[in-house]
Parts: sequence; structure tokens; C-alpha cells
Amino acid sequence: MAKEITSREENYSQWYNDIIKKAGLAENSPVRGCMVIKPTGFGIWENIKAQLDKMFKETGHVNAYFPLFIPKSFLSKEAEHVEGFAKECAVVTHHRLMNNPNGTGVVVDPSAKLEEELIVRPTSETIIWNTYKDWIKSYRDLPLLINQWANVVRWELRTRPFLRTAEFLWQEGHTAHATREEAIEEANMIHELYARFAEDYMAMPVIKGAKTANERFAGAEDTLTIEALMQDKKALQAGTSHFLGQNFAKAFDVKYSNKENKEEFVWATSWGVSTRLIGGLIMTHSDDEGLVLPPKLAPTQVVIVPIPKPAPNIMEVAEKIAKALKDKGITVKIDSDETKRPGFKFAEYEMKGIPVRIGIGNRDLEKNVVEVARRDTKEKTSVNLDGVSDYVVTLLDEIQNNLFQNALKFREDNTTIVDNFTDFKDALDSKGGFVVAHWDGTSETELKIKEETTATIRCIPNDAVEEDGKCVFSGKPSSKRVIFAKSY
RNA sequence: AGGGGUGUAGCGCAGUCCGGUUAGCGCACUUGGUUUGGGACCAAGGGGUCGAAGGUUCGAAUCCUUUCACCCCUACCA
Repeated sequence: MAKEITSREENYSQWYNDIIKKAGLAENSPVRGCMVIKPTGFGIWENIKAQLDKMFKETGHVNAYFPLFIPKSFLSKEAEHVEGFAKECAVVTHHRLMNNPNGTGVVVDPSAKLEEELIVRPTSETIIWNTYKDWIKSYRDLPLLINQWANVVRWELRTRPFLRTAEFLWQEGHTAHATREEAIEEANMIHELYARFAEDYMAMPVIKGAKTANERFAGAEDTLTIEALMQDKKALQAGTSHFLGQNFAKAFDVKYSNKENKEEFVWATSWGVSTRLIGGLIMTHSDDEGLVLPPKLAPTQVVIVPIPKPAPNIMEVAEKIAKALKDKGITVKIDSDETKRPGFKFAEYEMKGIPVRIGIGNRDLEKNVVEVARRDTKEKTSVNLDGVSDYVVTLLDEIQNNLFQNALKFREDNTTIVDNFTDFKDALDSKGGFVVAHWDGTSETELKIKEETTATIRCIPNDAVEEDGKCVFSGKPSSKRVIFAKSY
């Protein structure tokens, strides 16, 4: 049978696109850079969302919703912020269409021009801070801990499904605090939360660290990031948490009265993860046979494939197993479609990344067993009927853990520590991955390295050890190593 | 943004150089039958403004002009 998925070795980008298509995650839409997220892809997002939402609520946040459209003037209130986003904003200029007077179709009605143009939110800081201005009067109103689940639009030139799309889904948290320390603590706490989510649920190991000034969010004082390494040895920024200082409070005049009745500007954070995580998920675990999903985020965790040979009780057994699994909180699908042969289904479900497949046929039932196959290693085991559900529960855990360990090993194997620029370039060219080196802390050096190698500083890791060293590029003194990589 | 490539049925493609009946093939789809432990087989069907617009011509998927979209590589990008 013909290979349906291009191998990673042959063409990594094509492999990525093939996975998305063949696993039914998403497809392109008539609008450039926008995609239709199909039920399977959206199912993954729903699981990501459900878990993160729970974690946000557990840490005291509440959800709200702010408008899609933002008055153009809002964006210009924070200088760096406008600089960061102005080039990629969709702008609404009119509010009405009319029949084309010279022919068929519709045209924009020139008489329906808006007084003030609206931009489609590329992120919501401005409209949210404009609102917070009215909500925050006293220290008693703080902290304000709000999250929203929304879509945003950034008019990107070059797009890739999930990784960089013109419209994407995300959550954005926006918090206001009385003190600098409290806001920094909030940004750190969310940073840790993101890392925990990435590792425990996505089975995607991440490096926690701070962005350099060059890579920081437009308008932030400090940007914290989780960085993951993809199978093509490129880094993916998977989630960011920003300490915004008082920049937005000052731009939107958000003040509160403290206990001494003195007016002060509030301190802010914002933080987000997006549907980009799905791209990260694909590129962390999947193989040349198709998608591989960590059990904790798989929309369907187990598929049961009955082999329809004369054995009257096969469906009965399948139903029984399905019920036992559902009782344990596992999502199960029974595929009883008799127009497709079992072999086809096996290949199909592997391509779709369903973590565990259970095959039930005559041969098994004679021995009172079923065949349990795991997607990650493709191993098959005969399991006694009585213990199937317990076995599967344990197996799902094991798969989740195995995926994480494999990804971690991959990252370790592709992390190189270097002490001079020759080795630095060599490591990037011959091996790729994370390159750990001393840096003198200047933007100038960072940009020069970027020019010469295209690699950027992904982050200054939280756990970097203090040590005396020399910048790999300039030779100037450095106190700790940072992570360089080519990135998405 | 530069370079390269591709647009013909839902998907993958042939046909285009050298214009000529009714535009083909594989997969998928529909119906019937035989099958079913790693991508089944037989038979009969349905499905196309040949990416779009304009032009040349008796005649255009094919030639010319314009345009749009997508893919790959390089660059850019939070």
C-alpha cells in the first residue's frame, strides 16, 4: 500500500502538512492564512482548554470576554506596543455593502465609512486596560485576575497551520496588582503553570526562562517563556507570561487609591497560549506513520476494532469493555463499520494517533483475551478479558510517560554546550537543536549572532548556574549561559 | 520579500510542447454481491464552468496577456 505520509527525513514541512491533513486536524480555508479546525483538531484544543481553564480557576482567575474590535486610537497609546503590532493588523473601515451598480456582486458602500476605523484585535491589552480604568478605583479592587478565551488576528505574510496562522484561538490573561512584587509573582506563577501543563499534559518538555530585550513582548518589562524543541531541531516558543510593569496603567491612566488614600498606578501582567500548542504537540511526538497523541489530550483515547468473523458475542464483549473503560473516565470509540476491513482500520487509527487500540476477534475470544496495541511503540499484547480496563488505564499512563521521556531524551541528545564561536556555528550547522553558550548580555551581540547564524536566544534559563565565563561571540565576561537555537 | 514549482472530479495525477469528436486514469463516493486477524475483490453507476478574466482562432485544458491561489527553499516575524 502506498505511503500516505511523506517521511520526516524526505521533507519535514511536507510531513507536518501531511499529518494535519491525514489525521483530519485542519484544512486550509478560502481565506489566506486562515484554517478550518476540524473536529479532531478542535477536540485536542477543547482538552487543552478544559485543563488550562481548570488550572486558571484553581489559581483564582475568572473568565470574561472583551470585544473583537478595538478603536484604532487605542492601539497607539502605548508606544512600544503599537510598534510591535501595527504592521500586522486587520482594519475595518466600512460597515455596509451594496449591490454593484455596474454589474454583478456586491461592493463596499462608500457612504458607510466608519468615523473611526476599528482594528481586529491582535491581542487585547488596549481594550482591556481601557476597561480596567473604570473598574479599578481602590486597593480593594485588586488584584484583578481575568482571563479570556478568544480568537485574535495577526496579518502574517508567511503562515503555517497551527504554528502561525492569520487568525488563531488562544487565551489571554490580564491581571492588575497593587505592587510590583505581586505582579512579578503572578507572571512567575503562570509561567510555572504553563510549564507544568506542557510537561504533564502535552508530554512536551520545556525550558523555562526569560526573553532577552530583543525577543520581549511589545510593551513588556519582562517576558517569561517556555521553549520546546521540535523534531527538526528547531525551537518553539510555546507560551509566554509578561510582566508589564506600569506601562499600560500609565498609557490608560489606571490608578487606585492605596490604604493611605494616595493614588498609584497599578502593576500588570498578561499571558497566553494559543492553538500553536497543537503544532508543538504534533512536532514533538508524531512519527512517519502519522499523528501520535499523548493520552491526556487525545479526544479519543481508545478505539475498539471488532473483527467481524462468525462469533456472535464479539459486539457484546466490545460493549462491555467500552463500558468498563468509560466508567474509569476513558474516552472510547467502537468502530463497528463492517464496510471497512480491520487492516484498514488499524492503519487509519495509527495515522490518527489514537493512543490505544483494542482488537477483538474469534481467536482472542477462544482464549478469553483481547489484543491491545499501543500507538507510541506499536507493541501488541494479549490481555485477559477480566483485566482489560485496568490494563488500559495503566497503559495510558505508561504511554503518557513514555512520550515525555522520549521527548526529553531527544532534547538532551540535541543540546550542546559550547565555549567558542567555531564550536557554536559547528553545533548549529551539523547538529541543530539547543546550543548553550555564554553571552555578554548585549542586544548588539545577540543581533550579530543572529545575522551570522540565524539563531536567536530562546531564553535565559531560570536554572542557569552562575559561573564565570566569556561571551562566545565577543569574549566579554558573562555570568551564565543562555539557550540559542533556530526557531519557528 | 526573493527564487523554484503547481493549479484538470473530494484526493492524487495524465493530457498542454505540436489547438481538432463526447476531457481521461487511480483512489474515494453510490448500488448489489462475495469478503473481513495489517490498507479486500467483482460488477454496475454518479460526479468536471480544465484556478479566474480577457484575447487569438472556424475551433482553446492546450497558444498569448493579465490576475488569483497554494506548495517548497531562502529571508523576515514576539
